[in-house]
This record gives sequence, structure tokens and C-alpha cells, in this order.
Amino acid sequence: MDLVRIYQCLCDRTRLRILHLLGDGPLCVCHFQAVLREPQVKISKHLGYLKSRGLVEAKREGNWMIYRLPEKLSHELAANLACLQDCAAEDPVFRRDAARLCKVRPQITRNSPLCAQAAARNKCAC
Amino acid sequence: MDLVRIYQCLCDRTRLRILHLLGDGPLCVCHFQAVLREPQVKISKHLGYLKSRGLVEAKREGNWMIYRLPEKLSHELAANLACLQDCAAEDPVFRRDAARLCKVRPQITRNSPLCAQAAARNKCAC
DNA sequence: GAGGTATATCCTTTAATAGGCATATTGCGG
DNA sequence: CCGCAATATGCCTATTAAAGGATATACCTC
Repeated sequence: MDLVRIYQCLCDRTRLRILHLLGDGPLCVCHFQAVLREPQVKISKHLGYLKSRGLVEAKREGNWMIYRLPEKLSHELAANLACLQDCAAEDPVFRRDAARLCKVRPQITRNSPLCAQAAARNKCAC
Repeated sequence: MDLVRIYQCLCDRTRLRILHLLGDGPLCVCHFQAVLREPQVKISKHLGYLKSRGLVEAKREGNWMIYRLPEKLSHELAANLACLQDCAAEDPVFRRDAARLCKVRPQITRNSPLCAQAAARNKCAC
């Protein structure tokens, strides 16, 4: 995968936050909305941007769209995602996102169990 | 240093090529012109962009401007530059640039010895 | 098939970026 | 001080991107 294309995807904060969260496994749009607390339109567009450039994959599961990192990552993408996770570990915004995801997961499991199951079903070995 | 700012610098091919070459040590603008074979204006502007965002430092040495990576790199910048060098090792364009630099260096040393010395004088421990 | 929920797309505005051409600046040697 | 070499800047244009509001689409339930 082309390096420039990867960096174009990484140069927006919302997209970085999305990719960071995806490091934890597949998520549906409602997870992003709950964690990022950004307008639905904004999140959906950034997800579309990432998908159009091959940095994420999407699959519909009933009402929900489940996003995840691709099964097999090119070397460049894998290296850069690892670098991102490494750098995110020190950054307060990314840490807060991770903490929020922990809180939000059980809520979603409670309120929309089908959505939570759909996300879990799409987990891959990455 | 802010991750987004770093990625904004990395999302242009010319700038990636510049940063890749700088991994080898300080260079003057004429090195970039000879290796990248891009118009002077283009190179100068990308160098200015990188400098304005703190990814490179510049120092005038007589007629020449010597550019180099900063002495002390933030963790994020160091990690991402390392990742770039790693990915560049597999990419034909970056490899060709590196090869060209090897050829161009002695020519510059011959034709503009002062420029070559100035670059060498700015080497740091990185 | 009607209504509701989840998500994506269209349209518009605003801002940022890249590239080229011409010109300006800085410092050198004579 | 003059002219030259090396490099940077101003101005213009075209492209891309970001954000928001409104609306459309897809799917589920009844």
C-alpha cells in the first residue's frame, strides 16, 4: 500500500482516534459516536474516507455497520498502525478514548445486544 | 510534538523523500535538487513547510542552506521517522533516491567543496 | 407496508495545499 | 559597489479536504 495514501489518512485527528480504537477490535458506528462524541455525520464521513482508501473494512450486520482493520495488513500499514498505537499510549486524548470505550462497551451490550454481538462476531486474528 | 502535525508533514511524497534522505545526515538544498530532480521552488517550499512545523532545522552556511533533522526528537517524531526509514527500505523510489545520493555526494564535493564541508560540519549524533 | 433506528450521501461553504512563474533576498568574490 | 550563485517568497490557480444541515437509504419490527 502506498505510504502517502496511508499518511493522508493519518493526518486528521478524528481518523487517528478511530484507528486507535479499532486496534482493540471491530466496532460499530455507535461505539465511535459514544466514545468520540462527535456528530454522526462527521464520524460517518471519516469512516468512509478510511474505507475508500483501504485502511478499514466495513460490513453490515442488520441495522449496524461494523468497521474493523483489514485482515491482512501490508507491511507499511502494519508498521504505521503499530507506531500509532505506541504514540497513542502516551497521549491523554487517546487514553481517554480507550477509557471511554471500556465504559461504553457494557452499556451498548445492555442496550443493543445485537450490535455488540455483531462486532464480536467480526473479530479477526489481528 | 503533535501527532497530527507530524502526519500532515508526511502526507506528501516530496516531503517523504526529503525526510528519508535526511536520515543519512545533513544536506544542502543542492543535494535535494540533484537527487529529487524537482524544480527548485518546489523543493524550497517543502523544506520551508517542514521547517515551519519543526520536522527539520535549517542553518545558513555561506551561500548554502543546510537542512537536517532536529538534534533531539520527540518520541512520536523519532518513532515515525524510524517507521518511515523502515518502509522506505522496500520502496523503489526511496531506494533510487538513496542510490542517487551516493552518486551525487562526490560530485558536489568536487564542484562545491565548501558546500559539502558545510553539510558535514552540521552532522549531529542522531 | 408503516414507522422507527442506524448509517450514508448530497450540497454548500470555507479553508488548506500543491505547483508554477516571476521576483526578491542573502552572501560570495572581485 | 557589481554581478553572480544559491535559496526563499509573493502571487495566482486548481485541487482537495473538512464541517454542518438536510435528506436519503437500508434494515428491522410490527
